[in-house]
Amino acid sequence: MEKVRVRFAPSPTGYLHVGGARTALFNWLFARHHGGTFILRIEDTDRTRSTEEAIEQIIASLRWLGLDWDEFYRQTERIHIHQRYAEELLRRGAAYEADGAVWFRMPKEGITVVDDLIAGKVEFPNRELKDLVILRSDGTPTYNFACVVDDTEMGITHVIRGDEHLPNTPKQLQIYWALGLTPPKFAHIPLILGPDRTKLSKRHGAVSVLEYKRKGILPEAMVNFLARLGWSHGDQEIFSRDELIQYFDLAGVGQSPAVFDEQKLLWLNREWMRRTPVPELAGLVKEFLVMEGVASQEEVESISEARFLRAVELLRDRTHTLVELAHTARFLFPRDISVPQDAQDLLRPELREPFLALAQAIEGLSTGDPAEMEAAIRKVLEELGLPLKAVALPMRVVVTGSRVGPGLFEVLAMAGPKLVAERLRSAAAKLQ
RNA sequence: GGCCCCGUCGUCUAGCGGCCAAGGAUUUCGGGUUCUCAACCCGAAGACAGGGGUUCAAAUCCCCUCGGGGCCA
Repeated sequence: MEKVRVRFAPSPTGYLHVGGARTALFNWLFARHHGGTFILRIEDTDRTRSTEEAIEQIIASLRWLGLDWDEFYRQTERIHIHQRYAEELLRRGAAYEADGAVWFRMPKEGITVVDDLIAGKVEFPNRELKDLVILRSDGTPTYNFACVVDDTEMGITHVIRGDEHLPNTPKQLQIYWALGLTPPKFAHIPLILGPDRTKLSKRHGAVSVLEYKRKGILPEAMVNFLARLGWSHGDQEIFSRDELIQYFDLAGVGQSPAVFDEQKLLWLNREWMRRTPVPELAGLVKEFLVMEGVASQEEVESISEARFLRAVELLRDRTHTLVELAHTARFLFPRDISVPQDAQDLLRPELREPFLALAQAIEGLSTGDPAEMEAAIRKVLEELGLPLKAVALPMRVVVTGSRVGPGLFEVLAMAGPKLVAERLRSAAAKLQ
């Protein structure tokens, strides 16, 4: 096969949404799989709707997803090239001028066949094709025309884009042919739908890629999820970036639209949180702790690294996003811990004495070691003649503010002897 | 309205004429385990839109209907 060259060509009219991100991903994977070139082309000829801010957002989104490009273009910088091609069409008699604009003449009969790599051969009756403005009266090119010119000039071999462009394809083919050019191969990928089965859009909730970043989704999870929307490789669900590059091909892309299911994204995100090296994950959690206002920058910086790593390692199994993880780590910091409604019944008056005894024993501990914590607690319980079960959940609740979490001794060790003793005393004081 | 695309469990999908009385994942619900939750293990529920063909044989091929969607107006 000739050297693959593909492009992602967003219009900078807003944030990058997940549908666009998946198109970018498929192009990128195709390029990387075949050792080809991935081009980012900003289609900003519609100057009234394009903004610099949107361009920055798109770039930030692609960077976050880890989709790097080999070449970068802006359509507005290429207008003289579009105009040159329009002149060529005029010269060939394939276009004409009217009302100050340049029009492309479409055939009125016959059919145009699009031989699509995914949809197969699709026939369009030419009577449906209407003459097309290719240059507006102000000299700027229109979408279908600029697209053909740029794809040609950039040597694009495969146009991989959303299904909504399929009806544009016969028009573009006519332009290629009128110019005496060989068109690239086309691959139209099925759309991503919202839960109501219409094209995914803002009214379906979070659709911006950066919004998912803010929600604490890992780029690995997002990439994995997006890849599986419309593409599959047997029964495999979890794919690393390298595996995707290795396995991705157009043959694995399906023809039917896919509903964006956030629940599966969350499941994948937890899977990827578990697969991410703890130190790396911990670094991200620290950012979210501050962003979410769970702890201050100073508190985050001063926490014991070993204890924090251990906390992240254990806490990550119980949450689906970095935001959730950050919130469940709240008890690691010197903050008031309130007992949730569903745990009030655990705090019985007879716990007062045991709590005080435990506080005293734990207070004397030097480190945050789970085994040491366990030994101290069991000793006290033995003296009091109480089973662990009698105090386990209540202790957990007053120390962490939740009845769920990792092993009790682990959790207490994470909080450290000082905070545990303080919280036990404070709870005991309220038990009358 | 015209043209085009799509139609397997709620959702993502495997399946490309026989290996399918349809497999995996997720979700939901049970059970085991645990101080609790999660994880893990076991189990349950859950789909070939409908109707005609073609064929010895169809989820897989063809046609129609129905449903959904996209583009253009």
